[in-house]
Amino acid sequence: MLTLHLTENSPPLSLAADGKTLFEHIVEQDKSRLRDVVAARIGGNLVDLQSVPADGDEVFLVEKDSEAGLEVLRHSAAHIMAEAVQILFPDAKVTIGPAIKDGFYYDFDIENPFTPEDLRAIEKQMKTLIKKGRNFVRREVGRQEAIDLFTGMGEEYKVELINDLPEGETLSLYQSGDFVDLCRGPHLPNASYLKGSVKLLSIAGAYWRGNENNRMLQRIYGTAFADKEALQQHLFLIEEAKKRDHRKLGKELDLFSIQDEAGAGFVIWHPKGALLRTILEDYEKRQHLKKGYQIVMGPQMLKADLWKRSGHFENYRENMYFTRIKDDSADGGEGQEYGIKPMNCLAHMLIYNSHLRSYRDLPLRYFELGTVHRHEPSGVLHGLMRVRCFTQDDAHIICMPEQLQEEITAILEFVAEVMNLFGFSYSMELSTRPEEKSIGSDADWERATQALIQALTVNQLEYEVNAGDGAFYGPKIDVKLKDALGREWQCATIQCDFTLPERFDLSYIGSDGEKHRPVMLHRVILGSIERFIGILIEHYAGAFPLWLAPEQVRILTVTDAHNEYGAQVAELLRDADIRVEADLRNEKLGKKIREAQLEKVPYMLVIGDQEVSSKTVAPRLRKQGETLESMSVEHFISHLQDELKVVLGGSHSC
RNA sequence: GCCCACGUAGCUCAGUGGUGGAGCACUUCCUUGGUAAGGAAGAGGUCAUCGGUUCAAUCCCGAUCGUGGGCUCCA
Repeated sequence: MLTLHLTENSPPLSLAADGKTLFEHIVEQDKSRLRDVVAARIGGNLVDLQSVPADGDEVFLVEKDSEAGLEVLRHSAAHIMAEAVQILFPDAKVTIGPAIKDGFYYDFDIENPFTPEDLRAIEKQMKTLIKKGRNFVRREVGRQEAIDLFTGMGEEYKVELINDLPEGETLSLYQSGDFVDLCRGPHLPNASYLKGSVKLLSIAGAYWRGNENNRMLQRIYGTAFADKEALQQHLFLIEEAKKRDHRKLGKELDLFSIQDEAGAGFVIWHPKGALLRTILEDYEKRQHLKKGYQIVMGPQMLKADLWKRSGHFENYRENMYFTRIKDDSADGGEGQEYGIKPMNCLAHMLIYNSHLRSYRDLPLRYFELGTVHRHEPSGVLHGLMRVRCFTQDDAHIICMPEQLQEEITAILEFVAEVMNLFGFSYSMELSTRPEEKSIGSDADWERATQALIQALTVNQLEYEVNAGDGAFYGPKIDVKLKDALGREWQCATIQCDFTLPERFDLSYIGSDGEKHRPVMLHRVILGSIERFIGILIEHYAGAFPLWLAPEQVRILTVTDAHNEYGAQVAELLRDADIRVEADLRNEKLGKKIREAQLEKVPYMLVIGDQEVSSKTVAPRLRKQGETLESMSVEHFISHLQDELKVVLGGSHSC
């Protein structure tokens, strides 16, 4: 007997294990389920509907719009794509083609890279294959048989894969039409499940097995969804993301530029962008002071010897900028070598060491908006998200080991507060010791990791573990935030460090009168100000909330007869610390509104004859062209202050 | 760093082996207009940089710089 759960909630059915496939069982029980079911789960393993359940199996069905179901759908789509490519490009050698988050890809070794026209032709060919509705047929084979098969087909990458698989592993082949692939499965019963819901997206180069020493393959990305509507929704989100691209909006809103002649990866902040950044930084400074941090500042570069002592020279040199100026000093004119800081921790430790510290002084929390330079490979640079010079909202907390958990807890609360202000949801990840390139003893790593786990546990926070993804000096907690389009970004990070205090001989005198070694936490909340602003631009689609908007109010006069009063109003608002600009140009009101609207200014104040004579302003909101009743300037100012108070809670203005 | 594509006016983009275009923006003039673009004229370019092929290169070729999409979510 076997147990079949036909739906999630229906009572399980007991069926005879009579050699029928799952597909046949479902047909017998409820044919209509075949519309939505693409695979099954037996004892934690995903299997095809073609498989024959054994006596005692408990079978759960996998629906096509579930996570596992989509994976099956996409993996099958990858196979169909590979078949289409082999029909159109018989010389193409297949490699691997997995399902990924939001889609799938397949890598091919082919003489000439694919063109966008090729992509369309491949998609068309796929549609033909899907229409034909071929079945996916599974066959298990011995190792030698598989090697002979793929060698015969000239598919050397598959042969390499087989040779790398552990001895004794069952090898399975899937055939759809004339296309045979080495594949673990499972797959759809039939390609027709993909009708109308597959789309090829892009072509890219990718290394065989991700290793840059290997041959560059041609990758095709595509996506597939449970139905046409879900696909359309996904394509809409891609379009929406394009519209919000911070590089596009950054230019349109005149926030920043990155220019060839200045250097790749170096952001130049224009007045509005610099103001936006200042607002963010001011907010951070206030919050840190409130939470018992002390603001400090270190120099942009320090002697190279200090970087050797910290381990950065050893572990991070290839990303660091160095400088040496020849002079006539005692060292023979070679000049002192300096390293431009890629991290801010060194100066903070020098501050700590500038005094003898008592346990009564701890914890010490040093905060710095620290600008760092890191030479990232040219290929990874991307707008504000990945740059070579950026400013971190960086802090180093030096404390006693027994204070560690309390400090981490406070940081996690800080993160929650800030994420909440911007409307981001977020999740946690714990990263442990890297396999290569790390410093410190096993015991230190273990202690640090445990402290982080404890703080997460005490706060009842869920987290995922990224084994081996820690920094070279310690384990860390990363916070991934989710923006308005559901995309994830890594910003805040809390890194535990038992190593640098050792290297720099940090100490404090304990209550016992003896010297002890403190612990250090490195942490950021926003991460990089540059990247965070990039995320904010996309999150808000450039329409910043009032407290962040570089220009909060724009005054629009109807004719130049109203300019004098308009300028007076601007002065009054400016006196109330409101960021205001006046558009006094000789242009029609419609044009002034259009431009203010496109520049996403939160409030527009229209000023014409009525306002001049009654000493009022007529506010128009950025949102859907809404307007407010005409009101006095004083009334308008308190209206803005109320709105700011709701968000920021305090009585200050920004 | 590597693969592919791209680099033309401040911006968005056409275009050609033989004296480079449009729209917006800019300047001047006209216009004084109440909730998303008023009109006219003008100015604006070493066609990314350097080299090669050619009688002739913005266009073809190479290099460099830069930008964009990617570069183990593992049969």
